[in-house]
Amino acid sequence: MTQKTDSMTDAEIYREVFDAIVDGRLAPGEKLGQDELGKVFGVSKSRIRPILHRLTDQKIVVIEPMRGAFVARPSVEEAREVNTARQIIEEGVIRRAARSAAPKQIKILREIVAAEQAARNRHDSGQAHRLTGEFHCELAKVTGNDVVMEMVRELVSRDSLVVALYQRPGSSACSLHGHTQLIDRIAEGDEDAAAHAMRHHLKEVMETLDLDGKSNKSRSLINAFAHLGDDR
Amino acid sequence: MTQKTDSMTDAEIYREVFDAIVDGRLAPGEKLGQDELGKVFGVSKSRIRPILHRLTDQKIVVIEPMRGAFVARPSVEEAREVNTARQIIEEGVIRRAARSAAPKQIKILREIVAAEQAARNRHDSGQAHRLTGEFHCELAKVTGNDVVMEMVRELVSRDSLVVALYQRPGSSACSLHGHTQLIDRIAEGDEDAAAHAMRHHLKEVMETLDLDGKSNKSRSLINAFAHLGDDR
DNA sequence: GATATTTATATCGTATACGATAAATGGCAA
DNA sequence: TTGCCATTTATCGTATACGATATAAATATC
Repeated sequence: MTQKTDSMTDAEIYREVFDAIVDGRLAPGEKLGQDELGKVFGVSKSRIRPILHRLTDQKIVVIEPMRGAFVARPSVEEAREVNTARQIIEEGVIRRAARSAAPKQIKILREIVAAEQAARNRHDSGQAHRLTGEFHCELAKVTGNDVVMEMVRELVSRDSLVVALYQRPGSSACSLHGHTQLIDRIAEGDEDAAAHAMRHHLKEVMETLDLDGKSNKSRSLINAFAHLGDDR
Repeated sequence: MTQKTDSMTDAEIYREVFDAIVDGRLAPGEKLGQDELGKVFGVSKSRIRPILHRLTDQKIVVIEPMRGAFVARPSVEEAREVNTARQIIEEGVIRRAARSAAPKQIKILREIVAAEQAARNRHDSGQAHRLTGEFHCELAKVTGNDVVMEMVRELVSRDSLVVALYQRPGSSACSLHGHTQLIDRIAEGDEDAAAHAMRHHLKEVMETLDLDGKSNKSRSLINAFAHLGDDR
């Protein structure tokens, strides 16, 4: 939990909102009122504004002029575009990883998959989803390049909105089998096979989605940030 | 530089500042005062601020707390990191391009190289540099994916700061030969060869830079007073 | 009774104001 | 002269204030 006495830094507030969106505690389409968020974090809206703009640049928030900010609701076309972008970028990533993977890094990847498995076994879909994203980020980390990692993180965060909007109930976005396959190909050092597996994996994710129906549920801001403390 | 008849829109102001930096009209390290920029564009600094923040997120501007905003001066490490990131991302890009290149798109690429050649023949280094960046963006455009194109654009813009800081006088960043080679490999549809050519090309660019000379600060000083003589 | 129009309210976007902090200036001592 | 400290100045970051616009409500009209 966080203290309420001293106001949080911009980076902390950003992180809170970002996580709330990516973790699904703020549903797509939900309104992000400046005054309301300001009250939640105990700051003025002048501090909230630039944070919303930053999230807008990352495409996980949209600002409609004179109407306000909302959690983005990526269209079907956008969902496809982000997925294609991931295919392109993460192909480069996994090829590099397959060339330069250290045993220690592979171990970390396997641990994440194990944690994913565990989370799914206890039906903690929230945590499972988070770890799924983290797997791909960690894969980018194998390249040792922070710039690339940030780009993958951005794509993954956008994808989490896609999943929130279009995932069929009961199905999981990333198959664990797919992840272990990726690791195996990397461990073998077969970059072509790894690249192929990655493209296949990402396409598979797309196929698990329901790009026609829509499920929209609204939740309150207070619930999303309940962990911060009650008195405000 | 530009007229300020009836206040410009935020996007226009952003574009002006962005282009000024990428085109080298604003040198790395130059101060970007809020009030000053506000006067230039005829708006209040409250409109300038978010633009500066956006440029900061793109890493072509740095904001030092309570000191102000400056055009970024990427370190040698950062220069290497951006270059590596380009190798990773643009490998994915060119592989995709090699798989799906349409003749019309290849024609566009060749036209850009021709324009590059022309600009260099008339010693318009500014335009030549701009077209060099545009070539890589257009290459990303071949994938038909705007998300990827934006990412490449961001990397290219950061690289232009690196070039401004570390390029050896008289040498050009991207060899025209390298670009034509990339196009040829794409036209042949040989994705492995294309990927190899891209990595080679980007590494070559790095080698034309003077990275292990002095630190950036003294470097610029030496350049500034080069006419005084070497010993002092 | 339903639709159109007017009024009211809430929220956004921008400008302005003000306290806080760093650079610049000037004076003083060595 | 050179180095150091106090004061001044300038600029930043945040809060507040205010006009503008969209949504909601209420009234009028058909």
